Amino acid sequence: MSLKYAVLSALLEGEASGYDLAKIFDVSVSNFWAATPQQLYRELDRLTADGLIDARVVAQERRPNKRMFTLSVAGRADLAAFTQRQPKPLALRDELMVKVQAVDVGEGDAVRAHIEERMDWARGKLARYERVRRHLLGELGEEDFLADGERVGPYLTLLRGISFEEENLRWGRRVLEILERRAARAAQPSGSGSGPPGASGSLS
Amino acid sequence: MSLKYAVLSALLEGEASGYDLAKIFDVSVSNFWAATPQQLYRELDRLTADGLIDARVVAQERRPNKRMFTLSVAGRADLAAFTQRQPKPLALRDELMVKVQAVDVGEGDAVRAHIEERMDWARGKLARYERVRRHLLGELGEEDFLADGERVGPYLTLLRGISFEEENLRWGRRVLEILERRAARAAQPSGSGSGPPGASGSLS
DNA sequence: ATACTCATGTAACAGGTTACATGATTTC
DNA sequence: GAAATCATGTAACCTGTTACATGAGTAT
Repeated sequence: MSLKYAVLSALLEGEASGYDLAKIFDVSVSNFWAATPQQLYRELDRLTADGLIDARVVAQERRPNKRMFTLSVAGRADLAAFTQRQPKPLALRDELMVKVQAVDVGEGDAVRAHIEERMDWARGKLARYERVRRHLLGELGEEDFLADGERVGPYLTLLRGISFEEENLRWGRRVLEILERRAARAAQPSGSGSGPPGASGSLS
Repeated sequence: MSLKYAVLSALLEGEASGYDLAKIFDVSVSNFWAATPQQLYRELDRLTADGLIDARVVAQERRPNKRMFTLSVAGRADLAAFTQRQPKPLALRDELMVKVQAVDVGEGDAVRAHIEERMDWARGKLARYERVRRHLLGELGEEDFLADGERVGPYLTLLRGISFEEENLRWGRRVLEILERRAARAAQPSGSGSGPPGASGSLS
């Protein structure tokens, strides 16, 4: 129900094709609303049918035709009304966390590798976010932009995306440290204690 | 596809009814995998049919019968194998962020109220997480638990949940500050500057 | 040569959401 | 007396995912 509004709010940035939106969703909106290109094309058809966006076909010379979409007046009003309604609680689906939850009966080495990949991903996202941030700010310093800018919404959600990925990195560092210590212990269980059972990845 | 494993990993904690799982998902697993009771009942039927969990019916005196579920040997092996596979990238769906993205054309007052609600929610989650944390630690200090505990997985995911909600609060405080300053400016646009247009919620 | 980008689309299926239903028990 | 808890279930609908298809142009 509110992929709809994610699309409308993305179109606040200006006219875009389905393909453009797919990229926008990939680099910035995905930060709070994930969607595949297929979902977007389906949604754009619906929004056009409902008159919330206007479509025009642009013929291109050496490329397939494309449809460019803009927010209609009705779409803008619908979006404004949406901001008033009570938001649904956020839904998070993170398979990595399911694997971490089960790390004690699973393959410790594999889970650690997954965490490292997640951290690489986070670093990549942060680099792209930083570029988006500079682009949004333009020539202004953050304080001026936030005080006087016309559209701060995208910047505020970007801030959340940045802190989310930073937190991923911090968490990942801590967890790797913990799991590595346990794996090392399990490899050579010297002396005392009830060492971590199964922490190195044995299946039974 | 991996609500399945979220359920299996929740059952690592021990036998539970569908109703129990609904509560567990509500208080801790929802932190990385949201699911409604209906999804859980459907999934439990499937997992039972596939032999990944064992069900037994417990007759109760003054309450409806309940089915209690436990991980089967096959289920545990499947879960272990799952930890090795490449996780899908996380998907986040946060309606509040869509509203924040559109705050500049929407109702500023309403959006600020939504952010405050989110912050209250975060405070509630943190209080519950803190209770879960103490429960997991038992008598041990964090360092001892992490070094020697048998099952650290749930603790590690809990840490992520805690930092997520703390980050929600920090972000909320910052954003409210920014939006309030803009709303105040728009209310009495004294002197210079290109004050924030529409920041107080006018529809045009 | 090969792969990637641009640009869209269909179809089938799996998964998630909402509404409704039942019915006794316990707590406020 | 009303509301919440325990404990499940059906059905309909909406969303999300995956696989596949097309076809020219550009970059390596």
